[in-house]
Amino acid sequence: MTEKRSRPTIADVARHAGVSTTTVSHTFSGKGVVAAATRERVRATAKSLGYRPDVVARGLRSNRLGVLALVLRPLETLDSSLPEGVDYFLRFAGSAALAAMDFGYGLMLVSDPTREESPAAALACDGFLITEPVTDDPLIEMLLGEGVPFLSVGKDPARAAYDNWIDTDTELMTDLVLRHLDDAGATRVALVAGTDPNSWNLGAEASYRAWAAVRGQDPMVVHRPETTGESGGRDAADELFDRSDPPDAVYCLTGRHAAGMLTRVRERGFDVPGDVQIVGGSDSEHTRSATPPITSVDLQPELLARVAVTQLVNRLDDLDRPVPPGKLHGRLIVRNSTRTP
Amino acid sequence: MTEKRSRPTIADVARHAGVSTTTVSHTFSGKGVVAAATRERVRATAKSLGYRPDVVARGLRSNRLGVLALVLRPLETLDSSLPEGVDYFLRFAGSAALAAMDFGYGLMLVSDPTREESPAAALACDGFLITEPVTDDPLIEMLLGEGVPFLSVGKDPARAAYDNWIDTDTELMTDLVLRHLDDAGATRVALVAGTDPNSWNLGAEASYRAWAAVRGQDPMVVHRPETTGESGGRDAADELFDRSDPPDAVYCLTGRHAAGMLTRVRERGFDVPGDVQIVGGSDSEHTRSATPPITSVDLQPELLARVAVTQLVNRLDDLDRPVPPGKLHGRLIVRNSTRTP
DNA sequence: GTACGGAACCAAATCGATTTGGGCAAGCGA
DNA sequence: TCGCTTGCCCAAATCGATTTGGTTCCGTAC
Repeated sequence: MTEKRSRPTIADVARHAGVSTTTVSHTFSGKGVVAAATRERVRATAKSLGYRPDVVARGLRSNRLGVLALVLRPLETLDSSLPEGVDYFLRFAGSAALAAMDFGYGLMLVSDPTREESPAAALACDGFLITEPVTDDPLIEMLLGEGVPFLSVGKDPARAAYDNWIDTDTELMTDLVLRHLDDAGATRVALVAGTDPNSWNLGAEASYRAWAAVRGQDPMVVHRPETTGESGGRDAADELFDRSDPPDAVYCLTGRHAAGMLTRVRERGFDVPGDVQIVGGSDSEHTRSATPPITSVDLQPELLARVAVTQLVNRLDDLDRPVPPGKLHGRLIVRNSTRTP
Repeated sequence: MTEKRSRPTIADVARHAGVSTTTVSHTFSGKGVVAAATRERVRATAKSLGYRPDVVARGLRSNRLGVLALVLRPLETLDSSLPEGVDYFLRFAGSAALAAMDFGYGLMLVSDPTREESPAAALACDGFLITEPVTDDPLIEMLLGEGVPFLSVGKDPARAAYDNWIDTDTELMTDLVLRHLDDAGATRVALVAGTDPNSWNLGAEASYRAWAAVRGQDPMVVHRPETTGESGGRDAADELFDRSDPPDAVYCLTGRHAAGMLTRVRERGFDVPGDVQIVGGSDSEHTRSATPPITSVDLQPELLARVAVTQLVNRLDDLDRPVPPGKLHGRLIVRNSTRTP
């Protein structure tokens, strides 16, 4: 046999330290009873050999890999265009990766593993995080079926029988936005929603319609796919302002729609916020750096991600680590696209 | 023992199909010789039992997990603030995840695994992708030492002895930008760079200095940490325009610095592009939606990610799949912050 | 003197696949 | 008929850890 270039195994350490593999294992896991002197000797030889436990072998035995899967639903439509809410998802993914690391887990970005062409490794994860599941989400179906732990941020709108989801309280946020516009003097508010059938779009629209009904305003709802971005927003603007009874305020659920809306509305000669007020439902670069900057909802993806990861790993490890404090619903950031009451 | 809720194994399939585990394995891997009829029978029983091969067990034997690690260097400073070039990294990560999936791999987001507190799973990856390694990057040191396949996008500036990196040709891009400004009539060009010691910052600065030397202009270079974002750009503007000999053009390597620079320069009463021209080194939402929109370099993260993933998995699988065509250096997108010559 | 118990350690089974090294029977040429 | 190949299949070893079910060696109690 030629020089084997492989890493030392637990058996090598055991041999060099003159103990059994069991003792080496116990030394590192802290499970059995190992004399302090032996423990030290094992530690020392392990270090001198450059031994690192093989995660895969450990995973086989213990059935845990130390990896969380993150399914960013909207990422699956990403091709060479950007997914909606760029900010939101990177901030979520980045923060989730760091939070997972804090608990000794890795974070794997996966596309829907129910699809055939999905990599096999996607299924080897200990738990799943799903942002904005869609109606009758097949992944949730599968995870429930196989008993794999998961947590969804936002609820599968069609499913009643699960409770491991984080409520971002879309309804409350919608009310907050509508009340803000109301206070600022808007009388005819329109809604521009996306087309993904998730709780974000559906919940907001339901709240809006309820609010309009109470108020006696006939609802004005326009849908544009999330992927259309700014051009979708401009487009929606044309649809709304070609009407005989155009709105005097528009709530766009995505930041990019809001930005496109703003541009087009001003092109059509309206003053913002004088003639028309605009609010974005998901704060992003688009809303922050528009002229004027757009009032919008900061969904606090970092906080959401930390909470989600903490809850999930608590379930996995059967521990009760404290969840970061804070309200999980978004916060309204008032900017110049709406009038201060 | 109570009802075991575990998934069927290869042994279960073998038993039900009346064959050995070897045959089942061969059926799925296509390695041995299995009669068509037997293959079909095995396939059928496997499907009826809901069998799915266990990736971890497979990984133990074959020493391959089907997972790529992605180290986004700047992500490690992410706290509740955004990393520089939000667009760039999400577009890169998203595109890399999809490309990896196309080849049957998963993509794991990890922080530097050389750090002690890093999750063990971070090391279980088959190969590493590192964006913008820093000078004497410890991770590259470790990967070279352990013989783990990797690919870096941008080169570790201090390391001579490795060649598995993708050249984004920072020097060529810098020249292109400087030539563009030259053509547009700029006579005194300043550079605003970040502080991460990566090839992006170092290469651009070196090119800039060489160009200034040739041209006989004394170089004006200002550094601001990437994390300072727009306020760093405003800050840099003050430093540059408080000089007795202010520039008439500024090249900011990050989009956020460029956006802050633009705002501050205009606040100080200069016309852009009339008095001062501005170019951003990394196209992002900031540069696109500024007023006026900022001329900048599109680094084509989607293409870069696809190329990087393809090359890496080609090495891992010892195959020669075609790499997506296209120049890997960025493309200059001319907008209104510079004058058309 | 025997029994009991705990401390320290170990050999072997185990996790679920892949891979090695055959076995057996049919087919074929000499 | 013998030898050899080829097609099809299997038992057992293997990957590197964890875990089970011990054993051995004291020390103490009765």
